[in-house]
Amino acid sequence: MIAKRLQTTRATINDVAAVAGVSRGTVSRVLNSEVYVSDAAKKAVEDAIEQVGYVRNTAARNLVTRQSHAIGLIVHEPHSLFLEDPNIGSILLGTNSVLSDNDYQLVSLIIDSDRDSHRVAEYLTGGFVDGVIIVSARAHDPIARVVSQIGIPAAFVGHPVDIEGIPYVGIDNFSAAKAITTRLMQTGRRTIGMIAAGLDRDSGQDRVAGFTAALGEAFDPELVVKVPLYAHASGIEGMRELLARAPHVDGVFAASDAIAAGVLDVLRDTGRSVPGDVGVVGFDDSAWATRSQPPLSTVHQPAGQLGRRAAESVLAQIRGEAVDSAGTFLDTHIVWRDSA
Amino acid sequence: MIAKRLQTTRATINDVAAVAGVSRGTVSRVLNSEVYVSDAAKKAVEDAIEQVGYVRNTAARNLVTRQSHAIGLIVHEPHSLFLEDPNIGSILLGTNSVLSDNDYQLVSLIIDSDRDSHRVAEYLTGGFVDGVIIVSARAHDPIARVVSQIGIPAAFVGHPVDIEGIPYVGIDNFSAAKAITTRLMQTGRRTIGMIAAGLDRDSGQDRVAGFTAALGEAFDPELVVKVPLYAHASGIEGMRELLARAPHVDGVFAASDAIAAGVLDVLRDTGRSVPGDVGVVGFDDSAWATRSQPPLSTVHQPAGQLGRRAAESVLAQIRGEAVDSAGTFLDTHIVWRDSA
DNA sequence: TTGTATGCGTTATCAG
DNA sequence: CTGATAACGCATACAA
Repeated sequence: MIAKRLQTTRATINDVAAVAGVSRGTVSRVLNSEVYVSDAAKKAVEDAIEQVGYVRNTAARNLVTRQSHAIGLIVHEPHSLFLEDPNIGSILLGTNSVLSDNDYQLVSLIIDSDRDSHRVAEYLTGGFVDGVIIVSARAHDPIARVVSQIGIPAAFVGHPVDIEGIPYVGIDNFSAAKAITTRLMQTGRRTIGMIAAGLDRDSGQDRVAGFTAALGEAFDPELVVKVPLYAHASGIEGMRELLARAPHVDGVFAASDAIAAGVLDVLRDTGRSVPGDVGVVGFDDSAWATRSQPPLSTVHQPAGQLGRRAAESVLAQIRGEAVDSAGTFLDTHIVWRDSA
Repeated sequence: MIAKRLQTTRATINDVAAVAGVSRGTVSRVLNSEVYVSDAAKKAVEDAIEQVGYVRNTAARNLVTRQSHAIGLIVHEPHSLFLEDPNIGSILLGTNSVLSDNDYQLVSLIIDSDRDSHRVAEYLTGGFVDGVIIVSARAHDPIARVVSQIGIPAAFVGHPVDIEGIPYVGIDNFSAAKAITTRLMQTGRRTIGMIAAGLDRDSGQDRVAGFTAALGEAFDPELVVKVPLYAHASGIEGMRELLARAPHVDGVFAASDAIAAGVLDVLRDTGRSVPGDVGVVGFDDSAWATRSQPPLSTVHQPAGQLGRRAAESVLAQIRGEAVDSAGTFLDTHIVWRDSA
């Protein structure tokens, strides 16, 4: 079965006006349910709309109203990570829920290449969105630059270290990392290492800083292994390296649950028991944490709330309200399970 | 630090024209790098663009060119599932990659409520997108209806049972389910049950049908437990029910890896060994499959390819090419691991 | 209460 | 090669 689907030219306000026997102005008025329109005219227009199958061209409308009632959410993740990151879905849903309540359309834009980056930049300047939320931007992120330049209402979830003036909502990675590391120390571990990731954004850097602060005197830079991604594979790779550097390690703080899961795998393969020989803690409280054997002790992160707050900030800016450009932090808490 | 971010009114072609001392037409021509424009004029315009900080308003351009160079991807999943479904991310990335290559912007629209549904419908008719890809549509999906009505170029990934005339790309769920069930039977299992899900879409129904066909004479409807979602929690719930109905079951086909993971948990909790006492197989070959203990034997599904093909179909329709509205199926293959 | 005229920012079609 | 001028589809002051 072959079918050539052809774009039927759609009916316009003019068509409706003609059929209803009124002017375009009147049609427009009933469309926007304004006050001064007679019942007769209203009826006629509604019938005509039905008859010609009219649907308003919102793009045209936006051109004159100068707003699109749409907000972009930009996800800028390395390819593979996008699939693994447990927070993105929650952020997306949280954002969508507040935008939906306010009758704004969320459009997610994903950046997976330089080409994408340019196209998205053009999209943002094109008037398609009234505001933008940026997730997991990295240092020197070109999109963040563009957003900053064109002055469109925006908010970061997390934030790049080098952009000022755009509000952000995030968690206090430093304190959370410090807290869970301290907790790990309290279980009596002597030699604690860290698999650090995402050093090109604030989250990654702050977690290392928190870890360092918690250890204090006991801190040994040799024991922090740096890997590029918050991913399972990176956890395997990182833990192998850590073991090579310090075979007698008895505690590990992984920068994410996915990494921690990789750590667990290496530990099992090398015949070490968890939490018997080594205590392991993660970060995120994602599905990785509950699915691991043993389940991970980790930091719970309110991803959905992060998305909601970012959306609220953008909406407030659109309404012309003043917002705190210094950013807000949401609370995290430790979830203690069996891995440490 | 308080900052009131204000929308600076952006420069238009008129501004550029004024500064460059040429007409709007000429500016437009250099913008679209057309042939007939003198070097002098070109230089003047480029300088002016730089000077006034002009960026083209694509929305206005679309109004006249009647195309947006954007394609919508609609994800219609129940809230929780959205976070767990391993295929969505891959489909997204696959779609984005071909659209990106063709200079189209992918905008993802998520539907999480009736309100979303209406808003998205309006968005589609608003001229913001030239085409649309719909993932995981269900029977009687209102969005699918709207898409069908307005005749916008579209493609389904998977497809609802009740919509005709829109091309789709999917996998042969029936054959795949039949194949892996047969394979499971060949391991010597006698009493094989199934945890079925997603019965409101073709994938769910076809997997049950394949299972049924493989069993033939041995099929017992009592051993098919129906759950609503392709989710981990549904797997737990479903397996408990199956065990209640048939404690002596020695083989299980789970409609998804997430479900299979739940099945594994219940089996472990009830003291049954896998694959010793019970053989378990899943579907998807997602992260669940490799992370489970033991790793799952499952059906590999080319999610990324699904997205790519759907995008190609929509692009072809936009170019006015004829497309096969009957749909195309991509190959799946069995990945045999340790769970059966 | 309704119609008319004008403009939103571009592109496209003309003459010139 | 370039400059007017007319759309694109809609909203909106203003007039009636």
